[in-house]
Amino acid sequence: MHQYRTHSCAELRKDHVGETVKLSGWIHRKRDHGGVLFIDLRDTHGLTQCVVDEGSPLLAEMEKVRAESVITVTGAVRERPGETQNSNMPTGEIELYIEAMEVQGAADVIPFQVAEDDGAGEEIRLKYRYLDLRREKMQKNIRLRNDVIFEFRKRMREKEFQEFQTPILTASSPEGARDYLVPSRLHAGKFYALPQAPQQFKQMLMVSGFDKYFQIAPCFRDEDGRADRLAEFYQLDLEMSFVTQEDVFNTIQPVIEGVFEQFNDFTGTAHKVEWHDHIRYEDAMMKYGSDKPDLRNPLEIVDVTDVFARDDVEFKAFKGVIEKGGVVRMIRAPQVADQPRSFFDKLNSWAQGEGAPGLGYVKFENGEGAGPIAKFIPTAAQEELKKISGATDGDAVFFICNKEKPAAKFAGLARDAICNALPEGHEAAREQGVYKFAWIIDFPMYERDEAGVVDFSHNPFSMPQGGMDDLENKDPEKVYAYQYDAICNGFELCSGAIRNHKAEIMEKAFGIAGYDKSVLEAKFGGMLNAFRFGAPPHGGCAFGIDRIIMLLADEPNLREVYAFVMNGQYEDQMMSAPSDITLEQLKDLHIKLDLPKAKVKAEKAA
RNA sequence: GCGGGCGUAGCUCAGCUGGUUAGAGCGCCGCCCUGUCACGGCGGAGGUCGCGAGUUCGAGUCUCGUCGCUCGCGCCA
Repeated sequence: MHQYRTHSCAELRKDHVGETVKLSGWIHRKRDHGGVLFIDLRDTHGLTQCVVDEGSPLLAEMEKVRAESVITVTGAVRERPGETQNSNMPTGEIELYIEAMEVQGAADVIPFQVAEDDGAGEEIRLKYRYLDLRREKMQKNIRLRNDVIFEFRKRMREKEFQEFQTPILTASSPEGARDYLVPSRLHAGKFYALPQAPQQFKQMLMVSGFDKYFQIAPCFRDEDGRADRLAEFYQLDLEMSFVTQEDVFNTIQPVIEGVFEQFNDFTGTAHKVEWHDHIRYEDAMMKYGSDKPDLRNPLEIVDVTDVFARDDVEFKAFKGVIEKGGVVRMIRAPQVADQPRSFFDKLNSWAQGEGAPGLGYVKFENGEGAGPIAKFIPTAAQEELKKISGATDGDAVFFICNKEKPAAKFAGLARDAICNALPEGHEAAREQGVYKFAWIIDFPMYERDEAGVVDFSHNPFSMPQGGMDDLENKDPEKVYAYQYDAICNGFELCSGAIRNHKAEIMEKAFGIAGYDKSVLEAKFGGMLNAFRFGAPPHGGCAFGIDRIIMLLADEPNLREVYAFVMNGQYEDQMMSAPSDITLEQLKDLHIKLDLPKAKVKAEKAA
């Protein structure tokens, strides 16, 4: 007989009755009846009830072994007596009568419960992550992660993509997020950077002629975290040669759709998978106030600046902003006029909490407008508002007034706040049980800041639509890029582009953003050179794998879908990272610390 | 860097307008219990109320500061 086990803890059935078997696992629960003791033994596959019967010499010993200890038990499989069979357990027909037991790893008293969800906080769960990971929910989430990544690999290979590994120690890049830096011992004063994405490498693989690249790529960005953003994360990264934007969509969309369909009911609730038509970036900002709109929210934003600019409208608060170049945006909420006053008051205080003066509204009731600001808007103007938004009796419209960018953004927040405030079952409540995808396309290549300075608005390596001609002849703000995101339920799941593979267009593109040719050569010389030796047109994208799993598992943050993960401050309390290092290590690296004063004080005090 | 929320037993939390010995459930320890499967019963241990000042006769409770966690803003393809 095997030293540790003959079966898993989920395996034994009636057929095994009479066999002598061996199981190993963790003590999930103990039920001690004095004369008889039940132990639920757990491994990653399931649970089996084991029994120490009356008079067994093992009884006293078993009573002492704590929950979560690892033990090996040997004994006969018996059918449970009639009434005691448990139909809720796959192994509930049988039990193992323990004849021999060995403790493989005794457990101290555990800091929180593994066998049940006792609501233990994140801090302690992360500190004892190995215990947390034993819990059923985490075992399931990690298995889902494993399955999703396996499926991606399988489906990408079926599409003839080759999987690559690219360097982790690479060069710092001047664009985008802060880099994690690694000092070089061999080159005093120089640093490697961890990749924010394998961007340049995958493009150079296209120049190398590999045609279709993919990687489950680790990425690192030293920016403050969010629930859906961590210092290190994984992307399904891909790149293809000789493709248009639509080719990229048509290649990857079935992969993503297939995986979402395959795991749509992971939570126990079935979800449909739907793709919305492509949305132009500017339309997304106008209609939804976001470049990653949640399309389950049916509310839409319209521009009503012209109505409030009319001479017969006397709402001075808005007029003043319009005169300074501002805009008025409006959201129609259908059939909410009968909501209690508190519905509108709560939205108003929400807006104030976000730093806005408030959230003005007009209710259309009994053929006329009502509400605090309705009296400033004459009937003719109200009719115009109705016409623009399609509002009818019983609807309400909410207003946002500010300069264009903040107005669009705040309208987007208000759109979600209004939807969230609607009672369950309301016709405009957020749709449930569906993954609503869309490609956001036609991102602007450049943007101007308040001072009029032009800079890249997104990815500087994207091909400008219209190529050199647009760069030379159009206002930079009117140049669009072959740049796209895929969004789902309010998350940006993917970002990508058809790349700029022509050195001369790249020089021009960077020049417009104020980057001198010498800077370009210094920072991207490697890739620029590559483009001078025969570069194919190419493009691709990268999907955030962790966000995908978070959506499938319906988890509120990314930490629930990683085995090992840092906290919100990017510290790992289990491994004590980041940590102090020795003076010798610093010397090796030619580094002297120059810590901020407050920090020194705090550390001395500790 | 900024703002909101939280911080009381190992874990999760209650603790009112400030008032005498700070509670509950789970866990832990001891005793009892032959069929449970969230077993049950009896008893017990366990607290720097995050930390530091202040107000007060008196602070878990009020004020200020500070630290930690978390959500968001900034930042971030």
